[in-house]
Amino acid sequence: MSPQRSLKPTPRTRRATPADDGPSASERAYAHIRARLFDGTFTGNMMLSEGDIAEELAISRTPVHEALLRCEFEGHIRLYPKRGALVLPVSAKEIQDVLVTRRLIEVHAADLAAQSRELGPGLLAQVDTQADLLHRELDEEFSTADDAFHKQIIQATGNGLLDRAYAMARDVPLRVGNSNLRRHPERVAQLIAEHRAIAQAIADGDPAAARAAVEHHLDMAMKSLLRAI
Amino acid sequence: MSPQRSLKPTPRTRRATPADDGPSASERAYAHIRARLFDGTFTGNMMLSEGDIAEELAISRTPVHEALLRCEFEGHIRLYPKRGALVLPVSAKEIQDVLVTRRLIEVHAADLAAQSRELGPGLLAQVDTQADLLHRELDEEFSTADDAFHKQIIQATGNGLLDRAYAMARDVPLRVGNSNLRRHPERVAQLIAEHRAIAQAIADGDPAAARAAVEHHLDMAMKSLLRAI
DNA sequence: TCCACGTATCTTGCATGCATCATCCGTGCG
DNA sequence: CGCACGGATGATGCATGCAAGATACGTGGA
Repeated sequence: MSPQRSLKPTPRTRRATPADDGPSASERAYAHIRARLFDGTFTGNMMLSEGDIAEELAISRTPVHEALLRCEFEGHIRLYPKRGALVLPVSAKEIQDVLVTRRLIEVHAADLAAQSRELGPGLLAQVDTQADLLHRELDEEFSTADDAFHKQIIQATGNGLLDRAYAMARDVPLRVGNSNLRRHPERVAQLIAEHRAIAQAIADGDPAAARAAVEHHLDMAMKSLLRAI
Repeated sequence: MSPQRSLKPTPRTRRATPADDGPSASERAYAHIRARLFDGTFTGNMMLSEGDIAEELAISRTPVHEALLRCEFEGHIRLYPKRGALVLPVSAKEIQDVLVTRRLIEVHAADLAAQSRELGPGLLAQVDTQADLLHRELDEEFSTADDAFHKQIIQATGNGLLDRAYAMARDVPLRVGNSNLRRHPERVAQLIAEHRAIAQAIADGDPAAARAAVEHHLDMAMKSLLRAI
């Protein structure tokens, strides 16, 4: 009668055979949709169809459907039954909401990081890397480095839930910001300076300064993003 | 060449025919799994199989698979390819993480609510309802009312992202707490008193008191939950 | 006894097909 | 000319089927 086997707690991480088929079809569909969302191919109010995406990737609709479900959960699109997927436009309100949320999370994380000071040297080095990427005009890499900088501070909290919440909050700016940064290199230089202030406060073990630096950084980011849409 | 039609921005909310088929199979599967997670039928380290759940609900594996994906995203289970779904146990660490996250969110929301004071009367009334439910020993309804109380404060911020983050954070205590409350009615009485303090501070328009009341409430909740696992 | 190996069994990933629902559009009527 | 109606079209929800990966187990050999 029991429909589930009661326990089988041996999910060993090793695999007898690595059997690396690469990412699954579902993951490829998900990555593809996100990439289009971030590079601006899928813009606000656009209507997507599973079939078209499936055809493009030469896979069936099933994994595409799963990817769309996930994107809906993450707030990027909205699924209308039997009608299709509407790409939600990024509104000013949403950007404000995201930045408020990020502020709550990142201020908390930076405070903790400053208390331990461990991250300091690593973060300062990362800021140098960012400056280098700016000089070499490697936009894509810069965006990745920016992401890594913030993510590292969050992850140092060890709080997986915060991490997931942050991941959702970060996607929205990416939809606006990726194309935006390219057009405003002066903003990027400023952004790096703000990063440096955060890293320095953490390295100094000054939680109050770290909180203030993060708040300033996010304030500036919000203004920049609001100008961009 | 363009795989997507560029726009069809007419997702009218009205339906020509209501055509109320009730919830979709996928939603039913999702609700079913969550219910089992919360009522303790699906306990930590248990291994679930799509086929069994599908059979139980008399639907196919497809919608069950979608529901499991969503549960994985919400952090309740982990999917092992070709092996099944492992129900993740709720650890003390996770409870702490969740309460830290909730504290960030709810303190912020309570502060805002106290600034506007609008929610005050409604919240105080809700607390009275909770006391009534306690006296009548309606555990299920009480849990729902508790959820509604917190959710209302969050939703008043109008920040959809915070709302979603809170929803994820709230699920974890539900897996521990539903069965726990039943066994500790004295904790419930205390909990209601804490709710009343929060509601009163908001009604008084005292943000500092509201923040403090929320922090106290969540501290107590954490202790209670940690004792429960 | 203990380990290696081949096979049966279980489970999932995904392709495919069908039924249904929403939308679009042409036609006929007032 | 405007509008209602009906079929064509396109989209999804979900059932089903197949192939492949993972595990369990029985058997044979050292």
